[in-house]
Amino acid sequence: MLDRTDLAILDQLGLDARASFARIGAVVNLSAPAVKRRVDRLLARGVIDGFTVRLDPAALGWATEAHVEVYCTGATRPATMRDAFERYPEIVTASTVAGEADALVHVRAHDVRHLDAVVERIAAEPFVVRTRSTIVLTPLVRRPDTPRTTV
Amino acid sequence: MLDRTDLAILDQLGLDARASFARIGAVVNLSAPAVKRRVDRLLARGVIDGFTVRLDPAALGWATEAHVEVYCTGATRPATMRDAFERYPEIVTASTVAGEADALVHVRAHDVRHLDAVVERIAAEPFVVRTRSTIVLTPLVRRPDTPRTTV
DNA sequence: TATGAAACCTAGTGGTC
DNA sequence: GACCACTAGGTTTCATA
Repeated sequence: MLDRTDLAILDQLGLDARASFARIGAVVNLSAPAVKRRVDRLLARGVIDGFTVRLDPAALGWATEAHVEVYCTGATRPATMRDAFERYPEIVTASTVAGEADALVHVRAHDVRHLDAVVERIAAEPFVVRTRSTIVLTPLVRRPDTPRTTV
Repeated sequence: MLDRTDLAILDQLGLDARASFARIGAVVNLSAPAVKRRVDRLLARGVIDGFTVRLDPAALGWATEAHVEVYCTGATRPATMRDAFERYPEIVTASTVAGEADALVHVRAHDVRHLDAVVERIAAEPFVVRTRSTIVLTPLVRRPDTPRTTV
């Protein structure tokens, strides 16, 4: 499967996805072509989903953040929720959950007014019974979405 | 500040952070050096925080996910929470929130048993009164952490 | 099957207009 | 911001273990 060299490469790409294969190779004790081949393989296998930029939300005007618990009617299908949620550019992540609420949605907005408008639009979706919002005060920890796997 | 060309560049980097400046330039109608200068400027200004790899958590064995509301004693300082939460590799994000709970923590674990152990450790922190966990069933939407800003 | 060395080609980078 | 020139990095080929 994945050996510790693969994990070390993922670790380096996590720190800087634009690092040259030669520089990554220097860290993981491999030549540039060898690193490239492993990265290509990780891409082909879907372990690596792609390369992105890490942006500062505040610098781009997305200063307000909230988590919205969504309570849905009867047996709303996940596909119905996804189709609805995908239309909101303000929704960063959404998932169905076990517990009181049916879905949990992470929303980013420009300000509280904007956030309020988005939550109202969500609450007005046909399958939504009610919502419960939790506004974020201060971010404490912000890490890559997948924890580092140490071997 | 940021013009629509900058935003278009950020958009392209979001799709593929390893794309060549020339290819990005072809999309945003700019020469490669011009794109590089803008990216350098966005990095210097902190709008771009860095470049990372997007990984498939499941492929790396992080199949279980939960959101944990943390209720703290009296006036626990955010710094105290951060110091504690940062020691958990399983914690992806954490923030203080307004509402019933004091903090909201996003946890990734290998399986339910692992998740349970992590939540118990969090609950045992000296400043924690109680926790309330919401386990994720199915991810519906998963987008870049900062929404696209259309101008 | 995975690697390293070399060759070749493409991209990054700094200077100039 | 474009163009040019130079350097660095990506990518393929090939030989090897």
